[in-house]
Amino acid sequence: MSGYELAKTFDSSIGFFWKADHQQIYRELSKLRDRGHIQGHEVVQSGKPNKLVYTLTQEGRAALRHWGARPSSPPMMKDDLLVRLCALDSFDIEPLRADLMARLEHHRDRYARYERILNKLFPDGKATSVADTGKLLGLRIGLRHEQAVAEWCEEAIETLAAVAKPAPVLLLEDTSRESNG
Amino acid sequence: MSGYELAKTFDSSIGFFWKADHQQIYRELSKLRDRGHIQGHEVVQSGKPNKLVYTLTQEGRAALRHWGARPSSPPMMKDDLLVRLCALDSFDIEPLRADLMARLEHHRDRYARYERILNKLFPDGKATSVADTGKLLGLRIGLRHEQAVAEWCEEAIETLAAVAKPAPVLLLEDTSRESNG
DNA sequence: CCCGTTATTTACCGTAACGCGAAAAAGTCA
DNA sequence: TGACTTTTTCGCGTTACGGTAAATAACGGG
Repeated sequence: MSGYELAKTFDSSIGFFWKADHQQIYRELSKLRDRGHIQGHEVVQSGKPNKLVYTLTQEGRAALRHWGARPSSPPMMKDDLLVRLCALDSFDIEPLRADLMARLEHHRDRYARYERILNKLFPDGKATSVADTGKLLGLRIGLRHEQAVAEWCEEAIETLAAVAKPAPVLLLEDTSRESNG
Repeated sequence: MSGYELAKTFDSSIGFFWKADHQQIYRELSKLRDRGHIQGHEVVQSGKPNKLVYTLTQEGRAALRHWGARPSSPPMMKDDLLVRLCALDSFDIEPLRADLMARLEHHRDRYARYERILNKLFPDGKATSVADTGKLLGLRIGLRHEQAVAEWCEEAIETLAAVAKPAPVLLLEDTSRESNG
């Protein structure tokens, strides 16, 4: 593909778990070209400026296979929210709860989105080709992740609600002798 | 705390989802000091060189609260593995399976570790203070995440095994007339 | 007194990954 | 002409890191 096409299709494929704007894509393409991993061929177009379509070279394909055989290291889940939880008593609870509710919505949305894609691409839940198997597995981990995090958000929201206004039971036991101190 | 103490205690607290070596810690401490968010006080020690213990200033505490009230953006899960799944047909399956098995072990280990910490810190599963509530929630999302990913790893390993040697059923139906093509 | 070790901090040098804002080049359409 | 799309590029910056090593201070052993 060309850089422009990559930039446009990025969001609907890998974009779910990796961001890149067009600048970065062009930059990486340049690097790969310099290393001889890809090669650009100008494709003449009518009605538009010509585009530079890149294709993998032999060395590029070999490098890709080699990269694919390297062990991956499980990524850190760098999340502001988790840092806040580590020192929860230093923060205000209310904005955190609001944040969690936004997150809950986000993860539910994502879940629904993945589910829709799954039903569309794999109505019977089975992949036919190797490439499809990979995409199916990607969707599966996406679904699992979003569900787990969404459930946790619900739990966290409840927990924080209890923290925000603590021990209502005790207040109900005997309200006649104590005022809101 | 001092930079040295922070570096030592980092791994057993936030270190589960955020890495930082001592250099980065010292660097960040310098930045924070330059911004007036923390202040260093030399503490004389006997038997060791003196240390520089940092404490939050008024502005630092305010900045922290302010930061804590900002909405967080859900982090990307940048994972090599997911990229490989996106183009599964360009890679060799075997090293991927090996990778997945290592990952499975890793996530199971993590799960067990979190479980141990949970049982130690919260034997009854309940937090008493606000700070503890945060730590408990941190453990909970850790457990949920590790379990989800570990289960997915099992699924993925099985799926890839089926891809590696496809359709064994057909071979079993009638082995008398066909050899291993 | 030199030496090795631990604790504590700092300096210096690099890089990968990224964002911002702009602009260049080529073509269309009003 | 001017505005707008497509396609690519440039030049600037930052953040976040990693590596290696050194400086500083105190201890203890030979």
